[in-house]
Amino acid sequence: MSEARYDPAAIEPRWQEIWARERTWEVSNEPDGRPKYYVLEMLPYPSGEPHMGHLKNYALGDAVAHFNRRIGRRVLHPMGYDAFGLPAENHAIKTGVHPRDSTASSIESFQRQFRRWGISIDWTREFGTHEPRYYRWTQWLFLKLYERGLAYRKEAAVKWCPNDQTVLANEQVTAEGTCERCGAVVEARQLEQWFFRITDYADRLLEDLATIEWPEHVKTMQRNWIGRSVGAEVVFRCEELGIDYPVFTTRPDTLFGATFFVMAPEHPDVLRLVEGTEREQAVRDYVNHAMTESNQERGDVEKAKTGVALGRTVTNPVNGEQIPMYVADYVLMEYGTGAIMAVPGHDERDFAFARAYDLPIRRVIEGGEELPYSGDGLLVDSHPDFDGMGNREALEAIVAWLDREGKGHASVNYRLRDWLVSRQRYWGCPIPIVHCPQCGMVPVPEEELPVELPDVTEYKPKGKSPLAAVEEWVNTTCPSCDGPARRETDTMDTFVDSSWYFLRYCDANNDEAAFDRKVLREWMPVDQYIGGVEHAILHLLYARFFTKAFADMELLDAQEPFQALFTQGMITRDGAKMSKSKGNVISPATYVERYGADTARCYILFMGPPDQDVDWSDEGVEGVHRFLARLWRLGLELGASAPAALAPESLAGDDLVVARKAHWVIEKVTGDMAGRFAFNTAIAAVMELVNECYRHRESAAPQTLRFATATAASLVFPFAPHVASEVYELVTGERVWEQPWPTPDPALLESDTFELVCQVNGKVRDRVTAPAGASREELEALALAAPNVRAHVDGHEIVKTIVVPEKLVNLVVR
RNA sequence: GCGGCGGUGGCGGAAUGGCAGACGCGGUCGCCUCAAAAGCGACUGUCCGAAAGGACGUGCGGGUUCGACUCCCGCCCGCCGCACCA
Repeated sequence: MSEARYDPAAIEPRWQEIWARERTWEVSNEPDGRPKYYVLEMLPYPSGEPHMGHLKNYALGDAVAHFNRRIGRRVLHPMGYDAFGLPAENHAIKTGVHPRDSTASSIESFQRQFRRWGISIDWTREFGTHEPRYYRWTQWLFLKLYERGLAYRKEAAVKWCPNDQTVLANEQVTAEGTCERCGAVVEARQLEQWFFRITDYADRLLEDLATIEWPEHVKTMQRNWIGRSVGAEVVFRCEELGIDYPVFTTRPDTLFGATFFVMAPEHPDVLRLVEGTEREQAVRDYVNHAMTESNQERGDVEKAKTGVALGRTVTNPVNGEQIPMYVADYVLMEYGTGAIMAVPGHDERDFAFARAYDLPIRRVIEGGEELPYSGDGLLVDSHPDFDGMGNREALEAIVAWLDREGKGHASVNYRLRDWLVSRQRYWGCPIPIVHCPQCGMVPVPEEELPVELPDVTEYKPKGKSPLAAVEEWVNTTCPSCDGPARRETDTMDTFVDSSWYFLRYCDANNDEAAFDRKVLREWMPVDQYIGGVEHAILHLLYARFFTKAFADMELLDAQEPFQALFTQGMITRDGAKMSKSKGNVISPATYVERYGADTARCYILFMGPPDQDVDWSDEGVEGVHRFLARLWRLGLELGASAPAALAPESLAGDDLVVARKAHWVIEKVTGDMAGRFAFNTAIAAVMELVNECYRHRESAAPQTLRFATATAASLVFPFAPHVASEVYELVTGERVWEQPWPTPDPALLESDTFELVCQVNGKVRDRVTAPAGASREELEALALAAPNVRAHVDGHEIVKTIVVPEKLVNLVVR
């Protein structure tokens, strides 16, 4: 073979220049008869340089984009930057560099890398969410939500990060009660904040999961997060004070087993109930203690139940019983009504509390050996009308009865809270609202958008947005009465920016509107969305909410933003997540420099199933590099001729072997790519084809080898576009991306003979060549004649024969 | 505790109920070379055997089946999500 060396540094820039010069990957919004396909990778947050996860993400998306173009679809594959956010701002606090400047330089490195990697992007649709031409429309959409009552301000107990000096959405607080961004322990504060009414959409967000092709675990995470519980609200009355306390329960069938009543320490009535009584001090002490405990401590399931009696009683509405009231920290203010009926016989937590405080425990449902029993069964010791009924049936009967008596009603509860979107930070999209002493909150008129983010000199937040210090910006006139007024100084959560960017891509240069409904009809929904599973709840839930809210406003037609979702696994190093603190970070740039973009991209896809975490190995990269070099050398050696076509009927011998292999690989790769993400096995199949070419490169005709090499290049193009273009050009003189995706010739997928597997009692004993289409009898006879089959059958009685045509014969002997 | 996903050679990983281990890495041997690198080729699950061949083998224990990595039941282990959610 030739002495020439595969040199990606020479090959790759050449093709990148052609694609840039000819704007090969741009796509028009005008339909042209081809079916549309919108493939999108989650947009990057531009901070520093791109890392391996980015390379994987965009290598995956690019493979999908290329494949779909080649099978005749009009593919939208855009790119942008999620540019507002805390890291750039924290960097500014430390260094004084304006976040706009650090963000711009990071965006430049991303742009450079994406071009260096040869990702096929339509650059005419590029934007950063921090650009006024984008956030103008983020503000406009905010006002649309405000108009519909879906954006509102209220005072509430909210999560506050003392380090970042801002409120956080529930979704941004980890299970340990720490800030998702900086890790500080989050505090509770009572503050007035902006919210989006995502809870209005809880049911639809839940139901429509059935209509989208997402990984089951992501759907499960969203279901868990929304946390829909069906039950009833039941009113317990405190007669002494004449106050009704509704509680939410999923088990109204156990109402007759309620023996006490518990309120959350944060419940506003707890102190009022004990004011002036001998219980007051004890209750105050308990409440104060509960408040000082962290969420983590309080949330510990193993912790012993504690609480204090309030010295009051409420009436159980189903039987008129007076049951004692308690305050206990196992009841949460943020779920249900902040008060519960306690049924120790049929609830583990209530049982534990009853044990600790010596409260009565009553069985009202049969089943289980001992209490607490939370399963199904017949009602007992409840009421003659319900005793003997199955509890599920009784549940409905009891709720109906409560409803008639005005003591309760069927009810649904959600874990999902409204989305807190305001942040007391600088580097975000300003909220386009003016506070007027006369008119109250007034939206900034549409024609005055965007409300531009002013420059500041001090980025450090002090519990208020740094914007509050910019007096000349804050002071404005009321759009309604022209009187003096002040601008809202909070900015929006960056997740607001990324909740609609996929809509803007469709119509990115529209100066008249956020997007045109007709254009969106052409592109939406995204056919294939690709990104990390870390966004399973936050981003993916918010984007679904936005899409549904805008669909309700008739701004668009899609009900779901992302028809199919693929969640990629992490790339680890020595089995651990890459991080600066572990010192195990490797940069894609290093490998792209050393081996070329094609090798780096191909290796990432070859490592294993892309939804799985995989460990980076330097030896593995070498292997893929060798494969591409072998392919390239084949192309160089064979050189160009007329486009390689083969007449199947004229093939024989090794030419037939090579041609068959090529067609088998076409079918294999096509199957692995269409709808599946089996890129690792697709690449492996192309490797087999290249190996086959080498094996027969002395014996097969050049034209056959040329065809096989062109096929290999064509099939590997979605993963290694540069070298594939080069090799395809070498052997055919044509541009591979302008060729349709190859289709296998059925005549070459079949063979005249096949290898018949001969089993005795299910164990393989021999293999013989059999003619294709042989009858069952012929196959049986062939198997019986196989020498090693004879050895295992002789002296035994054949009791059964299984023949699988074109595959195997299994002889069952005794 | 609930839900989801996974467990296959020395390693990463392949296998519509039908030849377990494709492909790659690593390893052994050979060719090329003055030599090396690169390249090319052969072999490479474990055990027994000179070979032919045989036995064993996909976390564990059962089951269904002519035949199970694959389907069913019961466990063990690992990862991820949720969790005092009434």
